[in-house]
Amino acid sequence: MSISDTTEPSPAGATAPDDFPAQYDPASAETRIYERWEQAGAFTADAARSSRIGGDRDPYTILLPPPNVTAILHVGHGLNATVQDVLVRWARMKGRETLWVPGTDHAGIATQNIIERQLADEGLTRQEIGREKFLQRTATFVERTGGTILQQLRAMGASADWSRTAYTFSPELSGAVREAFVRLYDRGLIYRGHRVIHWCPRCLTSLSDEEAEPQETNGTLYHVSYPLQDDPSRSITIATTRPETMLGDVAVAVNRDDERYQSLIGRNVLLPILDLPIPVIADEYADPAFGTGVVKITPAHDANDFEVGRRHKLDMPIVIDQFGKMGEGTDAAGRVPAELVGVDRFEARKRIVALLETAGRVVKKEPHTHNVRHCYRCDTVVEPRLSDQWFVRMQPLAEPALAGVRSGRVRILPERHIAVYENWLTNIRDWNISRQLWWGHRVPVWYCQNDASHMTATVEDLAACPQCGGAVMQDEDVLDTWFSSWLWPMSTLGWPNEGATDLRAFYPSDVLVTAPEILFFWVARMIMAGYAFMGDAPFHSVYLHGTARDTKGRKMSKSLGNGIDPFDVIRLYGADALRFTLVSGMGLGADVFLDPADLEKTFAPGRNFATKLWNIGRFLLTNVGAGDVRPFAELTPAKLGRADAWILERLELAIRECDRAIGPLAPIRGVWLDEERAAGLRLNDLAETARRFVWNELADWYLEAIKTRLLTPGDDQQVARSVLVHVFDQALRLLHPIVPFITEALWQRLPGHVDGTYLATAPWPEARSSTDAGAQAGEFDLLRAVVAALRTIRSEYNVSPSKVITAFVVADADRRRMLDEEFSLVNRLAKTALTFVEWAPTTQGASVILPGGTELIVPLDGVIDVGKECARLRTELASLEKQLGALATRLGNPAFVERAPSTVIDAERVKLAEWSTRREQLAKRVEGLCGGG
RNA sequence: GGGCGAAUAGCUCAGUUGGUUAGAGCGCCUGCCUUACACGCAGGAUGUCGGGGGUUCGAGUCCCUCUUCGCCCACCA
Repeated sequence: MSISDTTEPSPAGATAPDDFPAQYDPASAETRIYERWEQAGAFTADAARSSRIGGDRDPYTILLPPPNVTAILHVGHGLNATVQDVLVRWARMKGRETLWVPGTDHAGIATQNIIERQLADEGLTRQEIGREKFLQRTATFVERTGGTILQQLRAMGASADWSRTAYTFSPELSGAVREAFVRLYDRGLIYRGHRVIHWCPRCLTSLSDEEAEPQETNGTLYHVSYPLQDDPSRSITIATTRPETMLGDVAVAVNRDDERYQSLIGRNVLLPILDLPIPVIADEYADPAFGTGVVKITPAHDANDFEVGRRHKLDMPIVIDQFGKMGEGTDAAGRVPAELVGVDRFEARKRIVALLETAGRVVKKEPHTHNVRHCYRCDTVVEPRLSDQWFVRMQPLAEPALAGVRSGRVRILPERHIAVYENWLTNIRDWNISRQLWWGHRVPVWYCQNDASHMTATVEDLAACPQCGGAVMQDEDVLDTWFSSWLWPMSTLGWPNEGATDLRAFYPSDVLVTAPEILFFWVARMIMAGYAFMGDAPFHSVYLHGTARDTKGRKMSKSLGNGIDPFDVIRLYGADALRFTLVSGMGLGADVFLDPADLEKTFAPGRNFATKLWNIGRFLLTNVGAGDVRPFAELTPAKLGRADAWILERLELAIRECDRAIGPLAPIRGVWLDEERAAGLRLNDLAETARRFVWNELADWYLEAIKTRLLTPGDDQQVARSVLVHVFDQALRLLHPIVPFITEALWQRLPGHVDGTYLATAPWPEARSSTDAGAQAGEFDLLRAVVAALRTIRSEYNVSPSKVITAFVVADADRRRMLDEEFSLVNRLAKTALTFVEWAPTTQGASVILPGGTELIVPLDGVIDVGKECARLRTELASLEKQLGALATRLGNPAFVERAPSTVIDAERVKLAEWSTRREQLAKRVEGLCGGG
């Protein structure tokens, strides 16, 4: 690390007010801090240090799910990136050689659509400008405006290794795509198939099953009668939601077991409008229970009908063209009446229904809800269409992917998604990977012009047919964009070059963080590719996070206009506030609810906490200043005060809790054991634990407790300063993955900070194996209880804050001695004047029984309402007795004593003793104050 | 139609293998500008843990059932 930073004032001398403004300004501070991290190379991974190739550190790798190259940052991206950044920063602090690979996806359809819209605005189409110009234009567009989102991720604090930024359409990754295609082709796992696929008549391309999204639609089920050819007086009635496809009917099917129609099998009916004879066939596909039990068969425009058509070797006439307009395609001569040619399919539906009605063939129309598939990119209703496409045979690829999850090599969190994953893989269908687009990786297959049977798939461009030397032409289609994405964990690291340093150093990676929506699109396929090409899963954990939603539970989206622009939040409150709010509001796999109408309220938790942190820093700096601080390691336990011991104990607990929340970096034995499979990745727990420690323990108690010590010169002052700096330093480390900017800003200003070192690369706190300060820490807990009790009394009896109250404490000798030593602290925190006595005075007063049998009595002559105090004490006594009764019953139950674990029983016994003492004291108090009645 | 999940404070949610008197944030109420912080401090109220049944010494936690909401998959024309 070499940084020459002259603009930042040296952290020594950090007390100057302009260096530590009263109000933290995230907007300016964050940019500056990020630049320094980058200059210092804090996020750049060094492959040579990976233990997999002989280095001294275990690697930790995360691949950023590549956003579309044209995307701009929204909250969903922010949420996704934040989770990854928390993990990556944590791993880095844990001493791993950490690599977070960023990059973008060329996003075939999505990007092509943008350019086509641009062209449309200019009155052009892609066909008019031609393939080459179109590609050029798209590439230029992507170069100029693409990748903005990566820049935006920096503002979120994303600590990715930008030197390794990848792009799915780069020359390197294109090579990987070809290699993968050819290998699968050679293994017989890629084939060209003639079948009905989902076709988008607007994008003019085929779509995979996953890309054609079903939407519930209210349609009409038309019952249409087809007369028998040999007896026009009789007819058979079919039911259909898409009458326009009847022009392509080649049969009607009934179920063999359906007694209503058995006599008709083998006879012909006349297709209305066209008066074309078509056979009645028997096929299991016809469900006697649905509609009329008769299905019209249109093999070219329905996937099921296609299967039926294949089984019965029927013609497959195409009557709808690629634009979704009626027209005669293959096998369809004479099937589309002249007046319907060129008519849009939905208009044609109306006209055909009208024609049928005129002919008296419509028997019934009934409303019908069913799922209609829509293009996931442009929302156009998808048209099933017969065509030639490339497919990947998925079943052989799915098996290892299934086994990988079942064996524990890969875990999926939250675990409920495993069932969904397994279900999809076990019923997997072949993947249509060809798209009739221009923007994408061209299918690396060449056809010989001499002999149609000569077809070559190859990584290198082909000049002539290897079989006969004839001229060749490359396939016109491009590959599904996910065909490059599924290689992402390998291709970004150098695959197919198996000797690539990064590949050997960092593959397999560790955690994949994404939304459940793309579990099939992407995650499952990456696992398949990992096994197919590298022989191992690409990561050991899949973390599926929730969705950003508005207060009504609707997914945030541009079209609904209910989104939040992360930059609005960053500008107003800082990236830390955004990150903290997102992380703390997000249980494992749970959705995050945000109110776009009230950013202030929504992000208050993050903003407030950042401010709190800043103010703790200010307090520390103004009190400790720039002077020397005794190294914490030199402090002996004997020097520590009660508050010191207490906060150090709380720190230990916080570290352990944080470790448990975020969990193991990787499975200890390579595969996840049942008991550790669900461990960790509770980022909200991490946030809550760290917040609680800093705010409710460090700030609320420790800081308040040591104020006097910090102002009183001497040895004890040095101890307090040292502990304070140490504890705050550790707290900043725990918080850094979540709120990296402000913690770095504060850490840089800590006394003793070494120039050129960064919190981002500082070691993660380690829990000590044992704490020996238990007794002292316990004493501080009693002090806290005394203070809290006094505050409660003051508040309940409305004693003015300015009025100093007097209190008596009844306690055993040890506790009295301890309280005597600390009376100034208690008096300061609770604004009281304590006196310590062995027995309660007879004065009337408010009373509180504390743990350990210590009793606190506050005589408040003229203030206290005896009746009210009696009522309060009686209520407390009654409640205590009830609990005590339950406890005694439980402990008196032989079955409980016999079966419950001894730790539980011991704890219950201690509690019983404690409560009994309190009950006695309480009863005595009630008697003293309220008399016998 | 099949599969999966959820139901806990006014709201959004924690609650890890059953085991102290069920928690947090926000909101709400009361009092405080106490020289780090009003983006704050102190105190407080609020839950038959969706209904019913069961297993157990013990159930928010496990089982069954009902109700209500989600999500995923599926060719019902």
